[in-house]
Amino acid sequence: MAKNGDHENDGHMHGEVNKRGRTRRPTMVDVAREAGVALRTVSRVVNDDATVGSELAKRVHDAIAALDYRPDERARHLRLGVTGTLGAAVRQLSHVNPVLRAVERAARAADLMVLAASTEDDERLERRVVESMCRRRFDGIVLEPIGADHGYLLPELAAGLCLVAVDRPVLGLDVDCVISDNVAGIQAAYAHLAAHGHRRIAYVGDDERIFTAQERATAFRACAAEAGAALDGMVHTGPIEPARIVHALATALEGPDPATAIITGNATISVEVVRSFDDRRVAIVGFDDSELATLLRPDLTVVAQDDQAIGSTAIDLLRARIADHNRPVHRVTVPVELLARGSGEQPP
Amino acid sequence: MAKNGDHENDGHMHGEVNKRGRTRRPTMVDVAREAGVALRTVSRVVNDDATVGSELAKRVHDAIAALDYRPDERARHLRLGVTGTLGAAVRQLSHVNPVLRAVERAARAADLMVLAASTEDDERLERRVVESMCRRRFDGIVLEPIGADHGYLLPELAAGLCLVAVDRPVLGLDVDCVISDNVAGIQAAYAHLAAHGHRRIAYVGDDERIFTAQERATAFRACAAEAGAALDGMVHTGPIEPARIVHALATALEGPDPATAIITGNATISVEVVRSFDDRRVAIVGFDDSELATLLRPDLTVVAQDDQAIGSTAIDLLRARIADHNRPVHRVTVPVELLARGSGEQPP
DNA sequence: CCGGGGTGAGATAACGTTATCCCGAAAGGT
DNA sequence: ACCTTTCGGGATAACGTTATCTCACCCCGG
Repeated sequence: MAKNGDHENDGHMHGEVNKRGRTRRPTMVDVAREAGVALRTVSRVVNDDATVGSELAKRVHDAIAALDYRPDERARHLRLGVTGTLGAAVRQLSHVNPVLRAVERAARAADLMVLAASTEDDERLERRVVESMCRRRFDGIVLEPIGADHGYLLPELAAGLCLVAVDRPVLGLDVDCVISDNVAGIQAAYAHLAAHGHRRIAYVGDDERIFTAQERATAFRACAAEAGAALDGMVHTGPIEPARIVHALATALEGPDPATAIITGNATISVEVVRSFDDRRVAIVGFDDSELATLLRPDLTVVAQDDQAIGSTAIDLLRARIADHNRPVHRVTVPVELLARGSGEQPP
Repeated sequence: MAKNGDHENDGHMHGEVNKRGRTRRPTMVDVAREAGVALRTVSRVVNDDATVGSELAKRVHDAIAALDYRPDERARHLRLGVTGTLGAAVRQLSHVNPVLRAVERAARAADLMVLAASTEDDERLERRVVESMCRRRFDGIVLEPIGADHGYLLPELAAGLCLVAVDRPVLGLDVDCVISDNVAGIQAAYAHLAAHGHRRIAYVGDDERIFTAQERATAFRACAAEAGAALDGMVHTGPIEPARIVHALATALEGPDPATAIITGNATISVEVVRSFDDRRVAIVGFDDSELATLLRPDLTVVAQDDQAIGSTAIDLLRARIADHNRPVHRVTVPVELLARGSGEQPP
């Protein structure tokens, strides 16, 4: 019976004891021996192949239950070549990220498991995470790309990596991506404020080295130019720091011709703006919806992204590419929606 | 040269073409052939074993670069027995979850990869996720347990699963866990409000079927009893729905002897309370710190959990258990801290 | 001059699956 | 009665790694 040398702890526990003291999990061989059938038959039963007789199947099922057998996906995946797993490399797992939620949901519907990790807005960490997922041979990766240098992706893509970028494109690389219509969003915000009588509109945004921040700031400048509005002291972009926001607001709201309305570049900036500035004589339209939007008085008017659409489109693109590696690259732009809640409808 | 039958697309791309049209990734065998060495030598170089000559090592490195070889972790893990991977099954990936962030950070420091998935507060989904991680043979799992029936974990634990529960224990099972000191938190909140002159203190909490909600509500009742305060209309627990919160507040704040202070059971409830109730004559202490806390006027006084400690302790426990499966079970309680910011210091 | 350590590198066997091939037996037709 | 067909099920070879064993070789002391 005891095939291996060490016969300590043979008191009929399920798992035998390994050399390292860890209990060895039962394998298909053990199940086959227990059921008195061939290894292959156990495999057939596990993958419920119809060609196995009902009587043998029962014997195998009983053996599986008796031994608490659980298949080892590592071996399955190695043999099969595919893992049924998608990776999600996002900036911060533990922040509110409705797109990630939609990605999980859509993947689940397609019977794919999503395993996620944070890149913490760190290019080196992003690379570590993505390469790790590649070595694990995930079927595909959903990536919120950081920074400008994604050269490390080239060999992976050449080797067959299926990748879809969300929220921003992978600069310099021709890969599938799903992004919001930032330009239309800014245009909608600008037009909305203009329609409510505002002529002096300021913009407070994120660091323009970030793709979306750059796109939104550029769109804002174009809107102002088209409206024939001067930009002096009206555009403030840079890293998100309370002091900078305070200074930007002071610059925009003081002086001979102060702003009467503000557009913010993302949800975090909306928070900082609202936090650092109490009197509500100024109209505000925020980019990105958030839980906070309905906490304020008046509630915050926002340009909301269609997170659900972004997430499910990302999974669709990824599945299509997994099915056909050579299909043409798609870059999808998802419409945004302006939700008027009060803060954007205040008069000048 | 062309070993396999189909010689289409042999235009000297790195990966040969598989029967399914997908490019096959190069393996150690390919590297060995390219470098003109034995398979084992490539393995030695990849795991930078010192016993390989510098000249051969260079040859192998060149071959790896030429072929863009990337080791397949599935095979490594299968062979090695361990995966160097921890799973995190949390209620909602894409919510703010400082504990998860601390878990990732601590794991990274220990050279472990954390892959996370959401359980969406759904017991069946939790089971699917955890069992999937088990079949993938993750070295350990960090779990935010949901519900009361975790029987499905028993065979996994018997088979050697390393598990640590965070935020709440796994009811009925003797596994490692890290939880905040909910009782001390409620006591601190109660004492703080009492010290500021409050005698009528109300509690609005989550559904008591949730462990933490039950623990906090019970602690509150005990505090009130000790203070000799009546509980009529002062304790409101149940699912988080705006209508319920509104009703609870109305009940607590109206009548002949209204509450002058409120303790909330978690951050979401704090939000709902603040949202649904405008006049600030009532003192508030919230359980859980959050971004919103410093958005309000006055800022929200909170009982803050030590997320960093919870996360790193969880990883410590997990690593210790992985190192020694048979070590005794530890249940760690992490202290909480009351942060006075204004809302809890208002007089009755 | 030869035997004994060290040392670098190759053949080969796992790890736990699934897929290919093949065979034995039962069933059906002439 | 015998041949053919079908069908359930078993042996065996992958999948891409790492570990064990073996061996050839070189250097050095006896």
